[in-house]
Amino acid sequence: MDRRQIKTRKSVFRAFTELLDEKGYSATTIQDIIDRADIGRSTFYSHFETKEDLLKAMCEDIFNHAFSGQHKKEEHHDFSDRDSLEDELTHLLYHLNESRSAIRSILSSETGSVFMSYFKERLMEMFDKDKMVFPKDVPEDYVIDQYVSGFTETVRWWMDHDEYSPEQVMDFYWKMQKR
Amino acid sequence: MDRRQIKTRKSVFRAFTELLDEKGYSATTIQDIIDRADIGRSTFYSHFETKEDLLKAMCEDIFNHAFSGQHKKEEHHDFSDRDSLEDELTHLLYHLNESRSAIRSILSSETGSVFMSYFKERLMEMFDKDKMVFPKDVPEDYVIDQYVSGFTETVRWWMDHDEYSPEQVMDFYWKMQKR
DNA sequence: TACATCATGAACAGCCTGTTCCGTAACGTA
DNA sequence: TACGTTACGGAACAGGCTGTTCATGATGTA
Repeated sequence: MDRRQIKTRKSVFRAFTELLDEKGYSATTIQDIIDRADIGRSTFYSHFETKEDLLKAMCEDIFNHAFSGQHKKEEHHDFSDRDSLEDELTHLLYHLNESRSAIRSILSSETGSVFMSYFKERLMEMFDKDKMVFPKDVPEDYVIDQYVSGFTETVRWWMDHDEYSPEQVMDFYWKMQKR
Repeated sequence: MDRRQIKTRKSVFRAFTELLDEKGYSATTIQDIIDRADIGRSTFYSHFETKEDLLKAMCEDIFNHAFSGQHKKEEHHDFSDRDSLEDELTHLLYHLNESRSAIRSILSSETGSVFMSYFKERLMEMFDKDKMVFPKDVPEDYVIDQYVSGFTETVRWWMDHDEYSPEQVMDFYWKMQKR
């Protein structure tokens, strides 16, 4: 990829993150972003179609990083499945921790649901029916949804509690699920 | 309250709900709402300051209805606390069921997090530490957050699954929490 | 170096916003 | 019913943001 494109993209992401912190999503205009990133008007539109498109791009950037090196669930269908899920989630927390400031900015504004829905989508692939405890007479998709949203809300909570390590947070989540 | 104001307010809410379904939040302009509700421009601005203000007003409308007749938690500190919480939540589900279409519209667009945060705020008051099971060595506010967001996500899931009654959904939630 | 790609900035039409003003209509009350 | 009050309607306005186009200059790559 062209260095110029990378440079532009980075400065836009940085400007957008800052503005999300300062003014929130809806109050931030594309004009603001252009001014803050110090780029030409047409440059912005050659990279992103809309403000929401920019938001999605940032989310994908974060997730592509966080979920990098993720095992496909088909690759390890053995008795250690449950442990491997815990390991994978802990690994995921480490990556998310590196994008903490960007994630916090997104979650604090009205755009939290956008981030969350992408997050849930990606997580769904990791949560396998075989690995989880299923209460009787409860719809499967509901149970999965509870496990997944339980984890996403854990991350949301964590973003406001810097004092805990990935291992600690994973421990909290696991204890809460196994109670 | 003046009948004219009620009439205006209702037609705005109806128009806004429809437009949320059709175009989503960000794509819906105040101009759209004015046209759809068939009211004067100045009339809209005499009722609401911004589009977000309108959204908040609709959320409060829903919650004021759903949480009406709610017992204060101070009023029943006896051994039946846990049962009464279950009853109150079931009662809440009945009320929410009556606003199902409006809630669905709000949740389906980018505004879901606004609704959810108000919802969680209200729910917090109902979840008392004394009533819940707390795993050892896990922060209390995290546990409360998990219980509350578990319930809000249950409602979100329910909005896409019309086939279940409030009692059934409450049963699902309870089984999931007590597993 | 030569070519392809990208960034720039001005300029434009179009739309939305938020406010003001005033005439008209509906309301609640005596 | 008559009256004062309140809300509505609709036009008009300035200002800002959007999304696109185009010619020019700068940068990266082979």
